[in-house]
Amino acid sequence: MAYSLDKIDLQLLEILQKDSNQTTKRIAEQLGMTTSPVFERIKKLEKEGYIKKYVAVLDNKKIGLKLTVFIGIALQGHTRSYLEKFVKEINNFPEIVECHRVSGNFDYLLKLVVEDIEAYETFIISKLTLLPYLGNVQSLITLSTGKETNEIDLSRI
Amino acid sequence: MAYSLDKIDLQLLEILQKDSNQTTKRIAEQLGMTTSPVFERIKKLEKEGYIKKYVAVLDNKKIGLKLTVFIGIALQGHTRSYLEKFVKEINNFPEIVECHRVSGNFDYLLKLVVEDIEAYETFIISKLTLLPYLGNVQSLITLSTGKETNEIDLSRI
DNA sequence: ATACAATACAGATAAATATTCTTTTTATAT
DNA sequence: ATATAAAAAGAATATTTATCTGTATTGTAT
Repeated sequence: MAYSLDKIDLQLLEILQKDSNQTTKRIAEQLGMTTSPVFERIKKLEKEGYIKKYVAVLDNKKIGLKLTVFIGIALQGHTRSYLEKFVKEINNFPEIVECHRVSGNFDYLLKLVVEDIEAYETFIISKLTLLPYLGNVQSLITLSTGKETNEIDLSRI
Repeated sequence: MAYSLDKIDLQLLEILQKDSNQTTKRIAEQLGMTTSPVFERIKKLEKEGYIKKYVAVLDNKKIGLKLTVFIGIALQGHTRSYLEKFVKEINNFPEIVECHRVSGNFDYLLKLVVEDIEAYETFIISKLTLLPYLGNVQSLITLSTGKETNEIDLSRI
């Protein structure tokens, strides 16, 4: 049977989502426990795949990537082989950080992170519009971002 | 003058973006260096704010949050105080992981992570539609996700 | 209710790692 | 070429991780 998460596991995940570079001791203190069971739980969560990986979160703006753009795309054809090809092509573009197949007024929603408006235009002209069967394409240029996180609220689980 | 990143810093950021739970020794090996300069560079990148934090990336689906939805929202009024209030309200909803002010056919683009279609509907009915001055609202329900990462390609910097 | 088994916990310890300090090398400007 | 500054290497120390052992708790069957 599948391993299921208890309250402590969820608390632990919340803690690690916010900051994964804490010592087991400090995490244990927050949970009111000692290190060994906490350590074992973390290892279990990693092994079972609840924790996929640990990563550094960078400041994109500081690095020079100042612009986030969302692009809704409707395709004119919907054959399976074409959809697969489309996703494959899209995934090779380094500007694209997300690519979702969606239902609604578009077929795909892309999220792009680029230097600036110029880099965005270059992407559109020299990459996106070269793809065949493009239908309606609509960009939403981010002006400011109120919230942007991977952190999932687990209190509702 | 502002600290600027050299090739080694960028390589280091790429490595830490992919996996931050490596020993300094292993990272140093990948860079062909010894641990101490690598350690110092990491501390510098943290201190200067290029690295914002370290986090655990969870498997949302496994945890029970199976649905991602994007919602484009146009408002009917655009007074400053109202926009501020709108963002504030939105940020309090735990379902919302991203909230961007955008230009284009909408004023805001939200990204939601919820259990399922039912939880999505509950959000719309009992949270979103209670906000005043809502105009056009359009949801894009994710069917499948081809790519979803924070990892920024730094080779182009 | 009681005994038994299974699981989780606390505390202690050895091994590994992070961190600091000193010395050496490399790069740069005069 | 030489002096200076910056970065890297090497070595020593402080922390932390990971493991082990014994104890407590929880669940289950009688």
